[in-house]
Amino acid sequence: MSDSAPTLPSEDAGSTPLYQQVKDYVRRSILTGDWPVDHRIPSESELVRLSGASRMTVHRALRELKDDGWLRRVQGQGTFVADRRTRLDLLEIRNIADVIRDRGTYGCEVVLHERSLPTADIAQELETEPGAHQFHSRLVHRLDGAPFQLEDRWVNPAAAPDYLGVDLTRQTPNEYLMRAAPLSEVEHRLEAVLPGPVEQELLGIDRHQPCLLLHRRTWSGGRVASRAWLTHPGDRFYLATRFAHDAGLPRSPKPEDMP
Amino acid sequence: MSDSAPTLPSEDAGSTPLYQQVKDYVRRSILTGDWPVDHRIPSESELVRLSGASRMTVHRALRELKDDGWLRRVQGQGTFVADRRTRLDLLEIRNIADVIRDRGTYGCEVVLHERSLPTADIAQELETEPGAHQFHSRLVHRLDGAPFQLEDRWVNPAAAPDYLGVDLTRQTPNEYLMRAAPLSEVEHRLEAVLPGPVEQELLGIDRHQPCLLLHRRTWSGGRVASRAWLTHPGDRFYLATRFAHDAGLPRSPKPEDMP
DNA sequence: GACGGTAAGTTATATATACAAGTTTAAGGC
DNA sequence: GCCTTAAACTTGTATATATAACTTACCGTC
Repeated sequence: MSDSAPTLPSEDAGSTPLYQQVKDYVRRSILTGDWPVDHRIPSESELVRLSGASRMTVHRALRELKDDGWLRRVQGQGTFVADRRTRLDLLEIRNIADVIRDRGTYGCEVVLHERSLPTADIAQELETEPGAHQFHSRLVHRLDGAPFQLEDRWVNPAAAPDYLGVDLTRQTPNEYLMRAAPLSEVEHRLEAVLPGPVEQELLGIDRHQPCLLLHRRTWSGGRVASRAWLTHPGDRFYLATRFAHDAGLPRSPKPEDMP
Repeated sequence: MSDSAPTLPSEDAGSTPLYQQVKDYVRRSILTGDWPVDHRIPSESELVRLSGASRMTVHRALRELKDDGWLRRVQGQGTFVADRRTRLDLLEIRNIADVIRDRGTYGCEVVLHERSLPTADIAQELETEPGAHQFHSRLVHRLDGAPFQLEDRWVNPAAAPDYLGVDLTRQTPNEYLMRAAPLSEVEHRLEAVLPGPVEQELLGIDRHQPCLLLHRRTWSGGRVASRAWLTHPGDRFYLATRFAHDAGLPRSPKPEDMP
């Protein structure tokens, strides 16, 4: 920490804790794709050199990222970018194109992509003025040609002013928004619904096919950035997760020690 | 650490890390009800005295429990048992009776509670011999008299041998199993379905009412303890979560520093 | 009594150090 | 060539220490 202390990112480095800055650096490197899955990231001692923090601080940052599923660490070998595909799609904000490409070939049809006046309900969800125009898009994501997900999205122009200029056949809304308006908060709601006739037509399903509706709102910089309705035919899609309580509770309860 | 080092629980104290033992002690105290919600637990320095570990080790244990939602810590005041009711029902394994009591009065109807021969599918899910009998129960949980959730559950007798003796009107299956077979692992699956006629009858819904089906398997001590199908009419139930990425990603991307 | 300052107690962060345990690599001996 | 051994490097745990920030309680002064 003598001469070339390689000061960390972000101008507010004074306020945010050091371990947090290291976490942010690693996460950003993963999200931008610089460090792909299974890539071996710098070792603790290297990060100590790069960041100027102590090993314990770097270690804490990496351990927390491991606990959150970003990294995979193995003693004696190193630290690697974890494969997050098996984790809950629901909470992950995964790019739908990636999800589909894991299972087959991806296709996409842009039904709608315009500036439009939202209903009062949607304005309220976006936390914007009722009379203000917003961006509205509607896509059908396809797996091997068959409809897989219907995405109906409203975007706050204050958060992503260039949204209408994006070619949604080359970049999914999620993909674009993740870069344009890095998310700070997410809200999910999940329902079982029977879609309306228009949605049934777009998804190519019959009248009584139940669907999973995932309602998602994302925040960026204190504002609602986007509100999406993601509809999946119920018989083709499911969400799965499986986790282990760390070591769980002790098998043989001995309640005596430690008063 | 001189004279009366108050050694920690569990005979295998030699193998499990110290911070884990402290975590287990705190978690056990919460789960047994010794420390109710909002109870102020011993301070770090007290736990140092009780456990014999250093403050950093105790601090790590408490910090991780906080991150996992077990504790609430406020600087200058102390550490308190957190109220977990607001967290995601899905991943929480919340007791359905508590969920319902948050919204009204709870009722319960035991449709079925017996020893029975499972189908091949269910035996496979339970990871038991195809010809072996298992415990089977089926309940309708009611909110203000109206059906709220249909619970169809198979229980592995090896994990909970006394299951048939439990009065399910006084204790929900989940409530009992949480104590009888402390869980070590959980698997969830979520679908949108149209229930069969029997289930429609029990839930009091019409033929085309879509439902959320939550499929849950729990492990205890290396075995599958239980497999439950939890069906909710789609228009009355939703799952919600909202979380903040800790400090999120930096607002102004400055990719230059830290090569 | 009201106000302000101080002290004690609490959690949060950060560092330096040490040892343990696992893996890989390289050197050496046969 | 092949095996063994040692060294170097990695992550995991544990401790001691220091500082900061925050809260509550107490005491003195006005």
